[in-house]
Amino acid sequence: MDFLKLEDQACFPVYALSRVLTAHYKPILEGIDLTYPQYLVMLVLWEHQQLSVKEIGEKLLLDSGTLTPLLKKLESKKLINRNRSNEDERVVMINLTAGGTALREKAKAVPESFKCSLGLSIEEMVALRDSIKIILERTKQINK
Amino acid sequence: MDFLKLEDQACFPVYALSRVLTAHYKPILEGIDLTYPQYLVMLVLWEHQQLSVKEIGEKLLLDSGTLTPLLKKLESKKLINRNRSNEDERVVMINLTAGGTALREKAKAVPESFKCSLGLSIEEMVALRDSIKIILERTKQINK
DNA sequence: TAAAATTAAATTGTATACAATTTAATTTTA
DNA sequence: TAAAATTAAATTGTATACAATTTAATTTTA
Repeated sequence: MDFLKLEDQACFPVYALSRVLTAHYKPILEGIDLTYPQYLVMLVLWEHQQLSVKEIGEKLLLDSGTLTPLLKKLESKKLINRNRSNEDERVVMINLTAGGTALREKAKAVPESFKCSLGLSIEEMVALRDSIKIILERTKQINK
Repeated sequence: MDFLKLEDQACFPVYALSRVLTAHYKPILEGIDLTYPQYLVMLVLWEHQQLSVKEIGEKLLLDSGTLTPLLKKLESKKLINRNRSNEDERVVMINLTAGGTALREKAKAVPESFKCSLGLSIEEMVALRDSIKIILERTKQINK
């Protein structure tokens, strides 16, 4: 096998699929005025209410260089608040505003719309998700 | 299942894995002074010698907004030439320079280095690649 | 065949990503 | 406990991505 052929690359399909999936999210997320990375931040906040920038970064594998401007954007949309922690002034805590919490109701339709847009069955998506998650966990470990 | 949990998202693991894999490529590709998207362009050119911007875009699922600056960068590194086609002046043909062709020899070590960096077996990588490629083909179709 | 439509790149503007550095705060250690 | 090391965000700079628009060339159609 010639590993310098695009056809045989393992990384390219992942890279391309990531962009294809994000493109499928785009028109759906426009309905709630979020980009895909912004949606991911909202997802983890809907789950946890309050998280530091670092904790969000750990969950999404993003650093402050990416998150700081993104969080400022969510703040300007009045979906979150950013406050320095009193216990540790280095830490910036992110909280949902009432509007941010309320957005969850609208967002509930997103996964179903996404599924329809993609045209994959639930079973296929779950299979994809689980196989990728195994690889992701493995490669995250190695990276440390 | 609550599809608004990060844990249950299908797209996030793909998005995260794509970035993890690209991060693994980074130190390896620095040895030949290429970014990952630049490496992909070189891969398709090593396979095809000459392609239009549009053809490269079709293979990599990238548009001219992404490719034009990237190709200008590869041109400034003297790896490729960009020339308007004589038959159709709208088309810009991309050719490898001697240096671009020669780089392939150095790049031959990249896939093996990548495999080692990742710590996955060939079998695991092939399985990942093939399962993702199936999904990618399906979702590309739907998008049209 | 001339106007309309289409096509290929390039450009413009916005939004990530991320390495490297900086800043300020906190923790560790000699 | 004061200096050194570490940590969390923010900042700076570079490199994608991609939608929307523009420009120039080509093709289609009335």
